[in-house]
This record gives sequence, structure tokens and C-alpha cells, in this order.
Amino acid sequence: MPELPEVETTRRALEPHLVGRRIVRVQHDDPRLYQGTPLLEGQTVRAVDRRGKYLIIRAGEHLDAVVHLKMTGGFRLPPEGDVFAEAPRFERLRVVTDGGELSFTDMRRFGVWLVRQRGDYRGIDTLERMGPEPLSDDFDPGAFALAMARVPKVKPALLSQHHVAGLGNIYVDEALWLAGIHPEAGRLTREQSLRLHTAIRDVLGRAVEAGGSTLSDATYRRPDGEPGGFKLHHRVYDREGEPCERCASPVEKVRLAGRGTHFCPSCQPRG
DNA sequence: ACTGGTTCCTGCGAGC
DNA sequence: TGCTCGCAGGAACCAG
Repeated sequence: MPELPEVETTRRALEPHLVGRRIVRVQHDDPRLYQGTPLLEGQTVRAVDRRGKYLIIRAGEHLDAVVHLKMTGGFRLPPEGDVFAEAPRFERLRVVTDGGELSFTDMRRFGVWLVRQRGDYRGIDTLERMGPEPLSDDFDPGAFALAMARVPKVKPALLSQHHVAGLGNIYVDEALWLAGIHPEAGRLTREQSLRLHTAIRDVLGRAVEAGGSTLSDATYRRPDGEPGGFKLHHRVYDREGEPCERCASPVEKVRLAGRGTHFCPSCQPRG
């Protein structure tokens, strides 16, 4: 699923194909999901930014296209040349620029586009309340520790995007394993929080460098159609019953806040 | 201000 | 072989 590393990989791939290009036409099949996208026509793309798991296409002087890939959204570039010979599978929206075509695909139609006045994210609560970017200096260990000292359960707190941006189910499980913290642990000690801070930066940083990860069961692809440049070596995610790489105890899977949650019961103690 | 459950959607793999 | 049925999960939304 696209989490921060996959969205960042997407952003980097789109940038050279969009920045400086004028959007000629936007075609799509669902005005409810792709709200306001006709407003982009005639606008020149100034930048492609990312905030957490949101992509933000800066169009013209005043407009932002806020895009969330959710679970199966993604972009495709034509495999050869500037235009598509045939529509990619699950294409939902196509952007035609003065320099070529770009396709937005989304098997399950969870992904959304919203066109807003620049910086006006009212009503997009998660984006408005987004925590610091984990790979920037804004992600302050002390402030993070203070926040983690108050949360009742660490995993839902990390998924909320409120304390740190960009983590999803997979990287949360991996970061908690790295830090040796139980997903249901609450009110973390300062030491636990600092370990978690390091683990989050470590796992996300490595995944970004690798070009994101594509799981066996996931549909994420880079815009050039290649899978994530590196299959992230998952320590717990999707490894139920397999031995923990630290202590050889079988990895457990439970449901927590409605999500499949993987952890080592032995080296991720609740305390 | 929190938590937990439901919903959106559709392909896929397990099981019969 | 062919069918049904859960499962996958980001975040909005709602009820408690």
C-alpha cells in the first residue's frame, strides 16, 4: 500500500513530467472522487509536493490538486513515447499536458482528488492536523516523546498521522518491531519513544532510498510500471508464525483497531 | 477529546 | 474446475 516511501517515490517520478507543463485536459469517470479537476485545465504545474501520504500538485498561481492514493491508487506514464497506445488497467483519470500524458489508476476507487485554493485544506482534517515529516528536522525527538507519553495505544496513535506523518499499517508494524515496543503499549517511556523515533526514521529512510516497496499482495507500482526498486525486508509484516529474526519466537498476528497487526510477543513487551 | 466500528471498493486467494 | 467468502487497509464518518 502506498505509505510515505511509495508516495515520495511517486512524487519524484512525476516531477519531471509535470513541472513546467501546461495541463490541457483532465478526463475522468467520477466527479465525486475527482472533485474540481476540470479547474486544472489551462494551468501550468509549478511543483509537485508531498505532505505525509498526500501528493499536492501546485497548478498555476492559486490552485492545489490534493491527491491521496489510499490503498490502490497510483500513476502510470506511457511505456514508450509521450502518449498511451492503450489505457492502463484500472485507469480512472488521465491528465493530458502539452508534453504528454499521465494516467491515474485505482483498482478499488478509494483514492481521491480535490482541487483547492492554494493552502486551503479546510475539511481535509488529516492534512490540516498532519504531524511533522519524519525525515525532516521538524520531527523532534523530545516533542515526539512528550506526545507518546500521553497516548493510550501506540499503534493507533501512529496511524492517526497526528504525531508523525506518513506511516501506514506496514511501516508501523516494522518500526515497532525495530524499537521493541508492543503495538498496544501506551504511555511510552522517554527511552521507548526515542527508540521509536530512531526506528521510524530508519525504516522510512531506507524504504525511500530503495524506491518504495512492493509487497506480494500489493498493487503499488512506480509510475514507470516497475515494482518498488527494493522489496523491503519485512521483519514482521505478513510473517505470521515465522521466527522472529531477533529471538526466534513465532511472529503473532492480531487485529488492532481493525487492522492486521504483526509483532513478536517475546521482544516487543507490553510494558 | 478520545475510542471503536463501519463504510467505501474490487481483486485475489483460501477453502470447499 | 468452479464457486463462495473473507480479507486487504487509509481515512472519513458516526455513535458512544
